[in-house]
Amino acid sequence: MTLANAMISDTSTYLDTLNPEQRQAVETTEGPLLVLAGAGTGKTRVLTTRLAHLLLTGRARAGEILCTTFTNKAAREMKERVGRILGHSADGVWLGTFHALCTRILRRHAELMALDPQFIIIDADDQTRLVKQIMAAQNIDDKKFPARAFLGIIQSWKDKGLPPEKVQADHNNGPALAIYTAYQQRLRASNAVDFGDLILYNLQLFAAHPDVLQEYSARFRYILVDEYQDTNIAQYLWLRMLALAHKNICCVGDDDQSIYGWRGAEVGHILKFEQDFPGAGVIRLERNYRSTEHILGAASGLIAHNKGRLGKTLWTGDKGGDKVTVAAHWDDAAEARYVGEEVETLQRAKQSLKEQAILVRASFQTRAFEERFMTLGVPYRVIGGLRFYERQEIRDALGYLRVVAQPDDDLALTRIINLPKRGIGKSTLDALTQSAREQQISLYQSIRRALEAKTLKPKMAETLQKFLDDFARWRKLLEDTAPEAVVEKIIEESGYRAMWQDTKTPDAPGRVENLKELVRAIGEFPSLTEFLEHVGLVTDTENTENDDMVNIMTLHAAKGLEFDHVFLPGWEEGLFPHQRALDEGGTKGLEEERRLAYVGLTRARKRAWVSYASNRRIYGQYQNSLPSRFIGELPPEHIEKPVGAGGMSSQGWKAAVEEVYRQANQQRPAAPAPVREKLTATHPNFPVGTKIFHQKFGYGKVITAQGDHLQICFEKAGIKKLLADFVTKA
DNA sequence: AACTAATACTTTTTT
DNA sequence: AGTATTAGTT
Repeated sequence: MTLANAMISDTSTYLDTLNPEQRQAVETTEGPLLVLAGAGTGKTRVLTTRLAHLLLTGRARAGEILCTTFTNKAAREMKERVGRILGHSADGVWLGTFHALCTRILRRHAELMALDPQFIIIDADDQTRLVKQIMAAQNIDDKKFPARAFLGIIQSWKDKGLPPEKVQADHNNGPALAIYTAYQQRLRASNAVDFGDLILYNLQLFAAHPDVLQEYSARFRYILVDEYQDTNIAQYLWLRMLALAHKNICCVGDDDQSIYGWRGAEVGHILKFEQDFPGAGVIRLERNYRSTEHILGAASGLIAHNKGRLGKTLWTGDKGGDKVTVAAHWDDAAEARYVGEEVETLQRAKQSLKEQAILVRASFQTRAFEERFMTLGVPYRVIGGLRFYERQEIRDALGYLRVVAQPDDDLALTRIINLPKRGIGKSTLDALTQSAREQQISLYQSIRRALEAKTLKPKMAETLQKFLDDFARWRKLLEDTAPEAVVEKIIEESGYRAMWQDTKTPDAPGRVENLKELVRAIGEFPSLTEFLEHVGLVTDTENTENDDMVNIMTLHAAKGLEFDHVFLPGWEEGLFPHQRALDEGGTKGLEEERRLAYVGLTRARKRAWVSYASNRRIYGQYQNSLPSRFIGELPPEHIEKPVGAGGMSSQGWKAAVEEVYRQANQQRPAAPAPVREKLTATHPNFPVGTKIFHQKFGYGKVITAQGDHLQICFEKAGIKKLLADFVTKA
């Protein structure tokens, strides 16, 4: 079929299936456009159709369209759907995650940013290790300031598009700025970048080289942005720069689904789109094609409690259906049993398992459900759990590959230099590191020089020489051998595989198996560098989507997905809304939690179950909890309470809890004694109000107690959570 | 240097 | 409760 034929035959059909608003969003191709797309209103459909439309009407060639998404999965899906409309694959379109697209640009112009184009992208684990190394070098006590805290600060600066030299030095930063500066230097020295750098360096590249910006800005005649509400400042600046020339930027998003504020996302961007892009059009998609009337009603009623929304009125033609179930349970195990029973009921009614999802607030909650499903023999998958490339053995093996590809990668080198044990211990490594610092060279080079200078003990010199020889040999081998075979050789000759084969722990065979899988995965790439690139950016390896299994995941991971049946457990104060979100984000934090609840409810097509437990095990200890305020915010006309759990309003929670106790005692005559004790929420030695003393924080008063976990208000240090073991009576 | 034993600390969410 | 890191010992 010729291209012309495809155009004519498809143009009429692909637009006809859209509703008027959707069609307008597709056909308004020129100028800035904001599409406010409520949950389930066909957002992805508009984006993909628009992209195809631009190509089919000849407004742009594939290489002239830029389309950003947040996840690799979304990018993959869009590519596939565009291809379906076109009738052939949408090759050539710059479609991908912000990070993938920024990587592509940065590699092209790496030299301008004083980077080698083969730079590697480090992950969270390497980031933390690097910060720790820097803190050690600067003699900063990592007990007082955890490395993660500094990393968080650095990340938030990067999210705002601030390189170290643009950060204002002030006393509140403490040593953070110095650490940031050193961190960036060390990354550069290793020819490495972190996730934040990908975007940050793009911004710096564009600022320092207007000709480069101009090249891209001129090239991308049309820009499409998915999930606009989740862009952080750096990403937003990047988009604005690229849209400078043509101003054909179409952003699709939903302010009610902004759930990444903690990661630097700014809902504000979507709220002030019309100011940022003068003359912008705004189109609202309000017809929901996903959920029933009750589900939509419950979700809308809930989100109406948020202030500062753009406001949309979602409606559906799908009247009736089941109300949202709200159930109370004695503890997390009972909640899991209940969900298990409901799943089995659905299973008996021939409902497929993959159309059911359990969406939790925090990842530790998945465990109770996994255990339950395992006993019931119900197939399930946990999405977003430990990922292949994050496993220890895989990261170790990758460490070897990275040093082969780039000897100056200090982070990788320190990871594997004594793995398996070669007798290169801490003192040797410290000495080598120090001389590397002094001479401003990489660790690899410092080993080389130490060997040349013959300053080492003969035994150590021999070990290190062999170590370098091995890498030189592998590097040479890579020139004329398939990467797969080289990697196999490395794992073998380094003794790394043997290390796990000789390990007697039950998980060891699995790790050996994973190494095999890694070798196989590398076989799918033409070169080692391309493989390492893939590893840096691709984090999901779930290829089991088609198997009929119940899905268990966090609410964040569920965004963009939909299921017939959705379970929303753990709606308890402190867990959801999460205490930390309240502590750190105040009202803003609460509203983001509420949006998260909204996202959860709107994932459901046919039915949604909300539940809470009166007792939940956290850190191995039972804690009693109150129903979430969000339960009280669900409009009564859209919910039903099957087990007579009583009122859910803040007024009625006491009755609810008592009712749960009564029921639980009927089912289980003797409630476990330790639970009863915990319910008193006080500590035998430190009742609430007790004055105490702590080594580091000084004097304070006990505010609350949960088992051994005390919350104490200190005179100087503020409110801290501590174990009772560390305090004494004042 | 390497192993064992004790102790701290976790658990919000992720490209 | 369980893991990860650290201190102490050989």
